[in-house]
This record gives sequence, C-alpha cells and structure tokens, in this order.
Amino acid sequence: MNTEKKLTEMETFFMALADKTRLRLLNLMRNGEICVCFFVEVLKEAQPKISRHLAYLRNAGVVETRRDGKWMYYKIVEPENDFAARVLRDTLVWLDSQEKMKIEYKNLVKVCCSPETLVTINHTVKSNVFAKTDTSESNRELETFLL
Amino acid sequence: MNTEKKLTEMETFFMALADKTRLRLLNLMRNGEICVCFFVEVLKEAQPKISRHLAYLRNAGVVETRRDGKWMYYKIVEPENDFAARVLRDTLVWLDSQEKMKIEYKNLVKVCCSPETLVTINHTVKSNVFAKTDTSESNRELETFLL
DNA sequence: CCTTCATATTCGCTTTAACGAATATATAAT
DNA sequence: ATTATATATTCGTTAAAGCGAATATGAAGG
Repeated sequence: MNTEKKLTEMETFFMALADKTRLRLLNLMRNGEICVCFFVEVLKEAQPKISRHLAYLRNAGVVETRRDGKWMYYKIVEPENDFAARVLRDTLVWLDSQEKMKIEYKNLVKVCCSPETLVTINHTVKSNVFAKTDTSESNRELETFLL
Repeated sequence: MNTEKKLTEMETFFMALADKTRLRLLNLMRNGEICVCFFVEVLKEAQPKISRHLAYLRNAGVVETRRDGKWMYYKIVEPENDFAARVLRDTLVWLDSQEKMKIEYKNLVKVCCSPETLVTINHTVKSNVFAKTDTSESNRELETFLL
C-alpha cells in the first residue's frame, strides 16, 4: 500500500471507534451477527441514526453485512491489517469491562431470544417466529451465552 | 467513574488517535520527551498547528508536558486506564511498522542530535548548545537508539 | 525595562460530522 | 398489482474540527 495512505487508513479506523453510538453497536455485535431491528430496539436510537453509523462502520471495513429477506445482519469482521485487528479486539474487551455495556448486551439477548418481542418487532405471526424471522444460529449462540 | 462518562472517555481517547498529525506527533514521542521546536522542524507543519494538536493530546490525557525555560517538552504518558494504555501501545507499534514513520523518526534523531541544526533552530551560540538548549537525556537516548 | 524567542491562544473561515425529518429502495405478503 | 415492512439515503440544519493569520503569554537576556 502507498505509504501515504497508511496514515489515512489509521485515521479512518480510529474515527470509526471514536463515537459512542458506534462503540455501542460494536459491543452488541461482539459475539456474532445482529439484525438492525435489534440495534434500534436495544439502543433506543432512531433507525436512520443506527443505519448511518452502521454504514460508517462498514465503510471503515470494521463490519460486514448479510441480507436475509427484509432483514440486514451486521457482524464485526477481523480487519486485514493485523494491527487494526489487535486494536479492535482490545476495544471489545474494553467495552466488555463496562457495566453499562454488559447491561446493553444482556438487553440484546433478552430482546433477541424472546418470542413475544420478536413478534412485536417483526410484526410476524407467532408460529413463524422461530422458523423464519429468527436468525437461528445467532440466537442459539446468544442463548448459550446466557446460561 | 460514572458509567455514562466511560463511553465519553473512550470517544475522546480514540478521537485523539484519529488524526494524521497527532499520530505523527505520537510517533516522534515514542522513545521519550521531545521539544516542540523539533516537531515543527521534522513534520514541516505550521507551529500553531503543531501546538493545537499537542494541546488536543494533552487534554485527552495522552501526553504530558514539562517546561524548561522557553522550551516545552512533550512526552507520552501511560494512560491510567489499562485498556487505553494497551491500545496506545498497540498504536505505537502500528506506527512503527510504517516506513514513512520510521523515516520521520530518523529525521527527528538527525535534527535533535546535530549541533548545527540546534544552533539554527534555537538561535543559540554554538558553545551553549549542549550545555543548555539540549535536552540531554532524550538526546542520549536518541543517539543510542541510532547505533 | 525592553526586546527576543518559543510556544500557546484567539479569530474568522471552511470543511466535515451528526442529526431529525422526510423520502427512497428492496423484499415480502396479500 | 398493491401494500406493508425493514433498511438505506437524501435534505437541510446545526455543531464541531481544523486551519492560517494574527496576537498573546511567558521566560531569558541585554
């Protein structure tokens, strides 16, 4: 890579981490991919705001997306740059050391794994919840994590 | 600390790292305290610009200052927060992996350790250079580093 | 005291970031 | 086809960052 661009890359990377909303988003993604609607629900922030910050993280190469029907899932991606990868890991540990972040993560688990909440959020019939609207892998991981 | 302030602290910390000039300053400080005039000389940036970015780093708790007569010396200070300290160390290693940053550091050493340059920069009589204007410890460290 | 030198700060300006509100897009359901 | 839903994007505004130029501060030396 051009030597001039490396500093710009660092700048962009740290910018991605230099915002409360983005840090909170990363905290929620720390154990796997999460659907946008859960971010909105848990962080209690306006949907366009969430969406913009997620876009920011994606442009910075910190997260990747997967579409599943109407839903978009975001997950943290290990940066190609080893140094960035290390800082990102450190940052997630840092977040995990904060009481408020632990609580938010637990709220995420509560929202994700509760069938009623899924119905509320997705406006889906109950019988369908775990069959279609639920991103089964992520939720199993979350449930396991809670035990 | 108030749980709400912790995220703000992280934000401020990462903001400090999210700027090319500040990263270049930190790179130059990686082995000890450096006088402002050397930053100006090596980075070839306007003095007020350097000064403002140093102030930013100081407000973020990343550097400390020491006055010696007319000269101000800045050095990196280990953040009290262990997580921040770790990220800062990682960042310095990251910088050190970049060719351009190595060159800038070598230029610093060249400027710092050259008596003529000191005379030029400090507008001081030659005989005085190493006795007064030179920050002896730092320079010894720099010279050793170069060998 | 008065001047000089190193550094910090202020001022006015331009650029960029962030936000809420509104709108667009894309998929799914009817 | 039409409608509803999830998410993204645009628009207009406000706030913040960064910059160069000018000025202020503070220490040293004559």
